[in-house]
Amino acid sequence: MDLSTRYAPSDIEGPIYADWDAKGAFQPPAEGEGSGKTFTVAIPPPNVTGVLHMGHALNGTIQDVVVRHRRKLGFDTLWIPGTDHAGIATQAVVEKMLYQEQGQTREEMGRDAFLAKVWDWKEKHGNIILEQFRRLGCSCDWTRTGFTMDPGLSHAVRVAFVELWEQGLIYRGARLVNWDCVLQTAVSDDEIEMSERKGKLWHLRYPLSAKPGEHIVVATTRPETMLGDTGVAVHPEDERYKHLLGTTCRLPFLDREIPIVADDSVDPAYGSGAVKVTPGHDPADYERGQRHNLPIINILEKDGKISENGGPFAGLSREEARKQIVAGMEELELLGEVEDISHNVPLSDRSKSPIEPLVSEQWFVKMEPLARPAIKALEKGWLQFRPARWSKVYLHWLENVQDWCISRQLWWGHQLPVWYDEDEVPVASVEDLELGAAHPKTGKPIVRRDPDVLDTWASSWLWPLATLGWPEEGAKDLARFYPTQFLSTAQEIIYLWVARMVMAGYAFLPERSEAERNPFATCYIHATVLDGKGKRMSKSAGNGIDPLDMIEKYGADAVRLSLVLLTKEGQDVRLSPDRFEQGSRFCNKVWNAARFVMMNLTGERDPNPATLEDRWILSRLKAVTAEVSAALDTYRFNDAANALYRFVWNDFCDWYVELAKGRLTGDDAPSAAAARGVLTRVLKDALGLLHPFTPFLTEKLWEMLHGTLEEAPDADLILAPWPTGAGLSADQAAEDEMGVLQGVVGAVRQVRSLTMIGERKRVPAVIAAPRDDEREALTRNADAIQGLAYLESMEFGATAERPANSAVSVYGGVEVFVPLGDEVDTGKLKDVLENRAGKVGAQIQGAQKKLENKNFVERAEPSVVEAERERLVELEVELALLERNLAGF
RNA sequence: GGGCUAUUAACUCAAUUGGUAGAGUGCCAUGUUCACAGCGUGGAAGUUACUGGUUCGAGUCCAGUAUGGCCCA
Repeated sequence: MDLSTRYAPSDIEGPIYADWDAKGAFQPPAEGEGSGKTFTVAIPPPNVTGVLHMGHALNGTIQDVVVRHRRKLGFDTLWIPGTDHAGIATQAVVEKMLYQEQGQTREEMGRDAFLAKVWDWKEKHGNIILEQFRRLGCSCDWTRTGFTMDPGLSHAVRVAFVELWEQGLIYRGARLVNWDCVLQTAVSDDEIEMSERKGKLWHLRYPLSAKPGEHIVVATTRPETMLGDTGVAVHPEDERYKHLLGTTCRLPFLDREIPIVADDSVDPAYGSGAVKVTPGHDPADYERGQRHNLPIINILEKDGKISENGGPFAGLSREEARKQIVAGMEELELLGEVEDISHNVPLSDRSKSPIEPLVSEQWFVKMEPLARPAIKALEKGWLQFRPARWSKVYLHWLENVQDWCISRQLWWGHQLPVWYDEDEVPVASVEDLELGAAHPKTGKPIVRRDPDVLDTWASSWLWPLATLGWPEEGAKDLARFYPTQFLSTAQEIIYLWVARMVMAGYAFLPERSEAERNPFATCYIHATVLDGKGKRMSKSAGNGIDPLDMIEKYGADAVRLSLVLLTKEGQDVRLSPDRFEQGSRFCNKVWNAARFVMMNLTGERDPNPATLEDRWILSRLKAVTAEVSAALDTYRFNDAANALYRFVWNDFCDWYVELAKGRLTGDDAPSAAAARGVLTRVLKDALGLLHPFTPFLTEKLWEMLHGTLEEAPDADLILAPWPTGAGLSADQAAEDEMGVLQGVVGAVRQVRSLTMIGERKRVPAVIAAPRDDEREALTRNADAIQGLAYLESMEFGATAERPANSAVSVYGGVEVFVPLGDEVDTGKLKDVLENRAGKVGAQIQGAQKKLENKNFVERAEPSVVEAERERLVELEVELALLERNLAGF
């Protein structure tokens, strides 16, 4: 067998993945050919502009673990991949590129030419992130790869829009929207991040109309918006201003007379207690303006420059206008105090530029009717969050849901299927309406189509529906694979995406039962990946770890396993690059354990256990199989991975393989055959259990193992049935007996290490084991113990005289003596035994105190009291042995 | 301002309904013909953030305090 002693993932991952893909292993069986039980997962489609970050890697791993497990369990398993066209992000990337490369803006190019460029860019760069998911080993059905601007999805978007339109849930309104002056589009509340900035609070003095020379002072962080002021508001109970209510003041520069009104929302303690009201450019002022019938004046152009409503400041940028206004006010002696403050500035997620609230004409969806069934789905348990606490976040949003602004002033996206006649009467249509054609309602000619596009989420909320064929009549995939079972995603898109998908399920599948409309049974919110200092990983902060670098260095399996081992359900994880060592080392350990097995398979194999360790490891295998299965069934990935890690490393490698070595090379042929049989069984099952976590490594070893066995496997491991533990039995007696063996071996090793006898010197041992079962265990396993402990001889009895010049270790009630020469230093051993005696003594005190407490004895469960009594006896025996032997040093 | 979450060994994290606080990394010592030095063996290391409460018994439940992180307004 020619096998490297090191696992080299980079050599094998590519070919194995290509092989799976070529064999169609990622696709569910055709209808009628599988088990009929489906398991479906729809990937959260990453942006086409995206590159894989650690959050993706974690989420991809989680989904792939689930999908591979369910596939091996025999479900007709489908994982739908795809990407999101990501309107704003993608348009911004391409615009920037075109401007840098050709010096052209999109306006100069025109809409059609620009969109052609975006499509070019998408074809060229849009699959990078999906390629990266392949590198990670994700077993998506690539034949069903979706894109939110595919013809099918585009059609679905139109049908959904028209459906809502006909239900009267879509309306147009002049509303204050969050305007991104750089990208020149409205963005939703959910696409804004607040950023703490240093700024100033300017106090401005507005002259009172009726009292020349007197002023009312307002405080603002955005003096340039004064050009749009249509009022001043004070708190109704504020004594300073009561006498001014109902009067007016004059707005400097524009000489506009504006009323002073009373409004509860004003905080008398902030600034001067009087606030300027700019209904056109501030959400709170918009509300105030509504309450007091103040006019709305828009002073900004779409690009953020001051409009003609700004009088002398028209045409200036926001920043320049601010400077000139402050300077002008100072000149007029109307500038008061200027305070330095820090305040929260709303920034656009995409362009990072300050958001300007402004009034504009937008399309909205009424959300309240859509939210109701989404709330019910959770309350009925059709939808469950993991961890469950996210339910609250979901519910809170839905119960306070705001109407959804769905229009965006972009070019890249789904253009609104809305046309207008010459009277500007709009109509929505699934089919394109020709210009000049008759408006279906008014009969007048259609003169234009709405130029806006839909919010990106207006397509991704249909993702699980449309990727399965909705709204096509009789869509087979939809019937077979919807609803899906599992959605894994990040907490920040519970509102943006998760809640809306549930709404869409209820809005667009009226023919189904309520439970069958809900798009996914479980919504798993995965951990947030933080850097080593507890900060969120992000590109802008530059603290990210590139998963591709880690895959390059350690292999995809190591990255996957490390991530799963590190992330407890929903608990954020701090990650540093060296964390991937753990997965990497484990993969190497598995590789070498498998190598060992394969190098020793020549000869008969007997699947039946012949020895204690055979029965023990098979019993452990049964237990770990059950544990891993139960954990994966309930999405406890970390528990499953940890159980496997311990089983493979601590049970199989450290004990079973070590014990098997002697038998494989010994002359007891039946024992050797049993060892080979058990090694094979354990390795096969372990590979199956590990496969969801480390698919490449296990598939490769599966193939190599069958090569060595000269057996053709029934299936590649990816499709081979999940290990069930069939034919294995739990064997408590074997586990107990193995405990004695491990304890005695450990005691000898301790003596050896602490007295510096050396690892390679055979020593005699004398053992006092008072209990019958312990002596029986020693009798039956003398060879094994002598082998592992490297003994030259072993004597034992119920009692034993401590040999002269011997070191001793105590395992429970068992004393293990190792006679030494005079020259050996027992100082360290003595320290360790004293340390141990101290700890045992403390535990005895604790136990005694407990048992002397009447309340404990009377009120605690009898079994608990009994266990405590037994424990005390054992501890006392151990302490007595320790003390007796310490006295002999 | 409201909500969620966390605080356990030097570091990163576990601990299934309340019942003996564990692992990986790192550290110290030691060992390489016999799967793996990416390894083995042994060892050291914790007042479970703090203050109270409930309980026979609290890392775990309750209240409060402190400090971080996230979300919402």
